[in-house]
Amino acid sequence: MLYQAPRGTSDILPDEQVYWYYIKQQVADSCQRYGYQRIDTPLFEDSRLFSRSVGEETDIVDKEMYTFKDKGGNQLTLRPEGTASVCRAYVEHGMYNLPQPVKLYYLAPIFRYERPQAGRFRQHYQFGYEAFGDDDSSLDAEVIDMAWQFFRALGLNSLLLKLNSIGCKECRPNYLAVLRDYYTKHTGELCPDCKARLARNPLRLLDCKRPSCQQIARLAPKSVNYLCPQCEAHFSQLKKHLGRLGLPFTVDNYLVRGLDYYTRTVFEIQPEVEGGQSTLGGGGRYDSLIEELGGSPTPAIGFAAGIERIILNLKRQGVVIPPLPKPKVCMAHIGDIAAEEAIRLAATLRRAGISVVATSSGKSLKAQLRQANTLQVSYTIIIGKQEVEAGTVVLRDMATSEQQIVPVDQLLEQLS
RNA sequence: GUGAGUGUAGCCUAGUGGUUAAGGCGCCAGGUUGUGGCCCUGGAGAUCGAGGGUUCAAAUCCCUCCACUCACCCCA
Repeated sequence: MLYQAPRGTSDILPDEQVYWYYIKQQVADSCQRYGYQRIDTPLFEDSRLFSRSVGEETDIVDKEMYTFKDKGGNQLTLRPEGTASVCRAYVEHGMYNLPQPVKLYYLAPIFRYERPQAGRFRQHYQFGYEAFGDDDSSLDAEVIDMAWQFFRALGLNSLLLKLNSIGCKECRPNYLAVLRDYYTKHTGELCPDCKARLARNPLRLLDCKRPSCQQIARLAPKSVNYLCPQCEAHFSQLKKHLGRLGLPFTVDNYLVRGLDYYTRTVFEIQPEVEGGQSTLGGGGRYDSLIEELGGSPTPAIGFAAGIERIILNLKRQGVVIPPLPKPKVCMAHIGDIAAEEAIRLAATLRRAGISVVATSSGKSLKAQLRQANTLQVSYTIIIGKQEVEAGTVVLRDMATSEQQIVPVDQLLEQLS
């Protein structure tokens, strides 16, 4: 094979498109229902936008970015996540002047240089949404509700909603200090990865999957016990809101997220069955990010879900997807004169809004009908010399095999 | 970046040292003179992932590379 799609990328072939169409439809419906407006941002941005927002010490920035220099010498990066670009757009276009909260959503490809495996690719698609300018816990609840209802509408069941609060820039440093103290006492028992985490990103010590480390994590100080009064109130209100909405959340004290910008609320939605790359979507609050990117202080919260993982779960759960519409008519013809007429007739029908596939010329009628059959059209129009001379067509109903002779000028009304 | 497994037509699979690499699905054609699905018959389609080595002889054994899959890391 001379060329193949680059590692970790793939073609979305026609047979797969039914899933994409279905999900895009649900995305649009869901966003419409909750008042989110679409935004599309560039595929690449100034590299610093990502390193500053996502965090210099995160894996995404440290080793997963597709970064390149363009001919003008600008350091650019293919977007490794969605939120930073939307925040940049919010600041750049002065959206703080709009009535708040501003609610935006996107569906876009994401690029990360990683080793591919089940549910993980170098190019994948994320659907995400962000709400700016409101720090009330009721907005957190609404954002989480929207995520949950989105998956339900897709037909996915047996999902888990995990929730945690990791504090704000006031109270988190205290917590991190306590956490570091605790782990420093257990350094000897930690796995090599966790030793590195202790220095770089202590929050992530909490979700190490090794049993020995989980045992240490179980007794570790929990972020929810070190929240400042404001964060504490925000979190308890949020839990009340979610209860009222009937969302089956569980507080997971070990839930932390890989991006540095999160504050207070973090949440994740996962399938019940544990397995490799299982998280379907996640999000949280990022109340300091807009300010860090040069905007005026603006609280915000967002969520993102991976489309490929949604498809994986739709398949695993055997969710039935409504089929894409098939062409209505197949245009079959016999002989040279009829072939010319077929082109004209097909064009006429299409201009009237009817979908028509033409069969390839020079094939037997049998072959043309076989083609019509595989295309699953509703009708096949058959014309030969006789029909052209009489100004009629043979209209065959493919489901019943019934045929009738229809004058050309009555064909449109027969078909509509 | 680390570890393990796998690469045979578009897809799924048989073949583990010995003639022209086998079967199923799909595709194409024929079985009607102008009629699809089922059935029957035939056909096209494979430098056996790539390169090198061992051997009289390699899809089969060895090495290197590449890709895919799975797991770790991390994340959607």
